[in-house]
Amino acid sequence: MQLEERKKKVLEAIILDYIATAEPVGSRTITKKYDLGVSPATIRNEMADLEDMGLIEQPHTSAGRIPSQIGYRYYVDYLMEKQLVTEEIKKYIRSNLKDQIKVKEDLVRGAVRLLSQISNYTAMLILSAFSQNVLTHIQLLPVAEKKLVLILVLDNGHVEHQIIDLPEPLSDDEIGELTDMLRQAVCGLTVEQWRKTPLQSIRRQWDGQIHLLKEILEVIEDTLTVEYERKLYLSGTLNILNQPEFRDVDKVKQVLSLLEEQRIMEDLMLKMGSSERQPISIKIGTENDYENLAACSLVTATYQISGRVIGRVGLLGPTRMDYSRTAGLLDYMSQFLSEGLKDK
Amino acid sequence: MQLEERKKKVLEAIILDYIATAEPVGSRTITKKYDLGVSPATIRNEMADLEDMGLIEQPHTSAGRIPSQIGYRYYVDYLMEKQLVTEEIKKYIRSNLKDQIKVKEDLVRGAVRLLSQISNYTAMLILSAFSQNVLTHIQLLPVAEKKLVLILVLDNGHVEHQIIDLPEPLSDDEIGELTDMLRQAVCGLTVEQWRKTPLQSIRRQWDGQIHLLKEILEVIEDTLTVEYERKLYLSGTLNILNQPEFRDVDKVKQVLSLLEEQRIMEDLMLKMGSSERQPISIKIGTENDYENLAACSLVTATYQISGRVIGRVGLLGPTRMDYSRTAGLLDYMSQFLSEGLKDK
DNA sequence: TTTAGCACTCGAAATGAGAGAGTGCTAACA
DNA sequence: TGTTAGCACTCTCTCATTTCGAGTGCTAAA
Repeated sequence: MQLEERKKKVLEAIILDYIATAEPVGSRTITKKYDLGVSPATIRNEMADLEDMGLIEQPHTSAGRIPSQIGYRYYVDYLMEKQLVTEEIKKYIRSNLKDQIKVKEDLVRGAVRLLSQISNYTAMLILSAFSQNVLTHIQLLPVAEKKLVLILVLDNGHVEHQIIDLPEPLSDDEIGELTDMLRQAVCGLTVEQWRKTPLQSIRRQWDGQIHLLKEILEVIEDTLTVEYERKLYLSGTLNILNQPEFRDVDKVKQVLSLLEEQRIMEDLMLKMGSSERQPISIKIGTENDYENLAACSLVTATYQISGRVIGRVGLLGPTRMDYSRTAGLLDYMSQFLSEGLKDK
Repeated sequence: MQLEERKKKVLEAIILDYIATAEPVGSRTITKKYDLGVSPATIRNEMADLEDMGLIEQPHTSAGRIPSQIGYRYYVDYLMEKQLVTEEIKKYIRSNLKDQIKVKEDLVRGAVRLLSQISNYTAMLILSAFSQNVLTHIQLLPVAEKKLVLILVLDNGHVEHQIIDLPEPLSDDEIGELTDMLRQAVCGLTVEQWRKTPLQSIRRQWDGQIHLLKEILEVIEDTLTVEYERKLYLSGTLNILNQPEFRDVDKVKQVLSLLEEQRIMEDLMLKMGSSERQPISIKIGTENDYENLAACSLVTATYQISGRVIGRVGLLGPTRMDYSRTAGLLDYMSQFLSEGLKDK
């Protein structure tokens, strides 16, 4: 969509003002606050045109204009520039995360918390599924007479444990043997691979020779398949309550009930496709496939280790959110995370 | 406080009706719905008395009465009987939890979820601190060149792991030696004990002899002291949005922002003292020390294994909550949990 | 002690009058 | 031809007023 220069200016003025005030913007406001060098009447003409094009709309006849979803989209695609993070905020982030940089999980948690705090939106972060990660270590550890702990370690440093309750005790030899078999069967495989070809081979080969084999393998298989999904972190879910467009409990409920559902949030984040060159991705209103989010927008950025995308951070706010500032903030945070996780 | 029989009946009628409708109750309503055999005028006289005693109050002159906090307290202490759970609900609970009974964590999670679902209030569960539990197993496991996993197992079956990043590799021998030392130092101690006398002895005895000892011990000490706090589970935090007294976003925010704070919720649950004979405990409105909960009540029940309290489940609702039904439900669930966790 | 009757109170909902913000259109102007 | 001033018009928001009804407290009689 090609727009004359002045129309762009008017559209931008409307969007910026609406983002700042949450009130419909009238022609007089624009002439007063944004110096376009023309009278309100002229602005009105431009606004009528913009409305015809679907970029802005009127809540009712005698109100000012508000941006439409298409208007935001145009703004985001053609007008907006990422607002760089101030030195002050960079410092704030660094000083708040410097203690947590040691542990991957803490760093991630802290980053999400900070994002929600700085932006006053809802922050989220998803770690990519581990399906391409390789299992480097597997071990069974007896910890009580009838209790084992299964420990799994991935090449990205992620560790998982699972308790196995035995119906009867196993000898140390049996446990050792079992561990060896498991190592041979799955170490070096990616998560995806071991899911496809589970432990049938072990089962066939050793059935009857090892006590309780069947029961134990079942638990292990469950662990291998169920665990290692993506991990999602959320923070600031209640920030939405501060937005004037969510003064209504029913609207709040719509959004918060979605946020509670891990599954949906994962889906949401995964659908935010983006190329490597352009890590920032923005979905406005109904572009997010979920009806309940029609009044919300989601801005996300990927972060990576040596070129490979390993996660995505995002901020969810009202469609009226400050896209420019948000994009800048996420941009910085994604760099920070890429950097901080490099040698983890 | 001694009350004549009829006053009790009137108070109970007001409370039951208000719990059901959330509307102030008038004298006519009582004569119509609750058969006390007297006219509205008589009820009005009784109500005036009850109001003088502080058990009920009037939102404004021409409205009916609503129970005061003192009124609820009187009801809970002297009038209410626990409403036993229906066979139907018992069946529902059993069938929903039977698959999860294998794993302690799943059982607990499932129980909380079910409670919130059945009651439409916010459910919570806290596991007692592990301070009296004994450490039965501790082990260091090399999983990569410069990475160890520390595994801790308590006598209640709880397992915890923590990743240790080493600045330089350690040999298997060194790791084995270290594990042995740790075992000698802390196995058999309760969590409380090992916190008080940390690893000074090891440090003094072995410093210099083992590579990197100081760094590793630091991480281990951190883990030992920081982890093993109480665990809190929450479910149905948004149920409050369904309550008519929380149609207002600001009120919702007050409560939800508290629920977000793990610390406060733990404190809340821990302050619900109760004797063994009477596991159910009820705090109404401002009895819960937190201003933000002035419009809420909390009902909890302890559950135990062989007489020892190991956790507490609770439901948080508006002060207008159905105490009788809630108490019954929690009673059943606490029994169910005590039973289900017996041999874990 | 209980009840019928009645005046009274108060909040909630309905109604209506302005005020104000903002528009669209028209005609004049550069 | 694009811009602007002027003006009538529209619509919401606010505030005051009215009405309605639920529910009370009091009084006097049963």
